[in-house]
Amino acid sequence: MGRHACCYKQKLRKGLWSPEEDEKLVRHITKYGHGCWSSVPKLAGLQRCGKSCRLRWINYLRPDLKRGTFSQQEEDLIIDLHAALGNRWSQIAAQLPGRTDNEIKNYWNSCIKKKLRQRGIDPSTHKPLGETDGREDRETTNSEKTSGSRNPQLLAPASVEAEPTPPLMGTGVSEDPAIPTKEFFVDQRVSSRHESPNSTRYAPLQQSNYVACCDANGTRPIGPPIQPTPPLWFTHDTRLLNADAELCHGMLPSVVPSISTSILSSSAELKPMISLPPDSANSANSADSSNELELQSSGTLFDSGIFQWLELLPNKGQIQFDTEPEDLKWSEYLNGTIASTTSNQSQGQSLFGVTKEESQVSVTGLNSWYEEQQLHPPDLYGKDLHQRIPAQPERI
DNA sequence: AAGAATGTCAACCGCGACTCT
DNA sequence: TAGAGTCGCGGTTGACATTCT
Repeated sequence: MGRHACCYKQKLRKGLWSPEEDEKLVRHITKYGHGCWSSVPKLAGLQRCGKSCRLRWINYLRPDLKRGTFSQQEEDLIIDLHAALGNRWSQIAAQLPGRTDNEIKNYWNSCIKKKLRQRGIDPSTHKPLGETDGREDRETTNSEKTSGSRNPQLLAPASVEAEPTPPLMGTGVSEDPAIPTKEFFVDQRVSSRHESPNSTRYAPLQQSNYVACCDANGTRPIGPPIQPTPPLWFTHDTRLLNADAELCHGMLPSVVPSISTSILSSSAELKPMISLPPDSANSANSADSSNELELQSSGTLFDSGIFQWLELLPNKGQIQFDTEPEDLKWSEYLNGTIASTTSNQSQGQSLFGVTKEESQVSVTGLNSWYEEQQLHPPDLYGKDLHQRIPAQPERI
């Protein structure tokens, strides 16, 4: 247990990843997909265990990751979801496209908990601190372990306790149309809590850009209308997502939960950065897609040839630098972190002495990886998402 | 300017669940 | 059915960055 079995068999590297390792991993996955993670390091020529490769890919290298500061909408959503789900970070992350469970967990522990306490709210119970009898620091003991319990029955919020407890599908989309979805519970909880005088800035999820895509039957879209032809989005520091193209057409089934569209498209931080090439976005509905796929990258890496997305891309000539290449930062490139030059965040690793100056680059293509996604849908979000796919209602 | 304190986040660890033989 | 291999999750750690004194 614990350390992956393969880690014992050979001397494997640990710790931070070098650009070379990242390059190898990205190249391999982009070209072949990850397949069996345990075989990835061998095939990719890495002295890492498969587990480490998986983690690196999921948390850092995936081109669809959104990095950078969380928007207010995202923060609200995390709080709402945490109130309903507890420390089930993977399920919370499933509602925040482009965010990883690790990222959300870190953000929760470093920021949100503090904010909630400052507002007099126990981050573990989401109740006023007075009611929790000063137990706010014990969230990893009873309350949080309970709320984060894998027993779905413990997750049912008080406001719906009288209801029969349905299986809480990780996807939030019940396979049984008659069974209320997780969103249903979340919304119920939030709505009811919204009436509490002690609640702080809690709004119904719909108001916080959380759009439950289905009604209680899981069949009919509800919530604000969704843009018919939404742009592909990256945040200021990120990578793409065409929220709807992928959501509705299965372009990136493993990375875009069904609920996410409104968050992406409404976030003030978001700006269009990318659009998929028509051959990678399912042609079924990509009429409005341009042929450009914008990614951002680090000129440092480009210059050094360490990490060349370009080689994966059909139209290399469309790379655009907003700043001088030497100002680019490799980790930002790897992150996809963007990079608006006005961004004041200092995200990303500052390893290997690379400058922190941020910039952005747009790239066209990245077909290989996406095609691979279609051929071999990965498990980035695990079983839950696979369960979700067929259950996704047709939208738009 | 320097050291301490605090914050952030990538990565690891340990475990349970799942799959395959 | 049991056991091995693998995957995925949540908790935790530690390095690095930033802020404070």
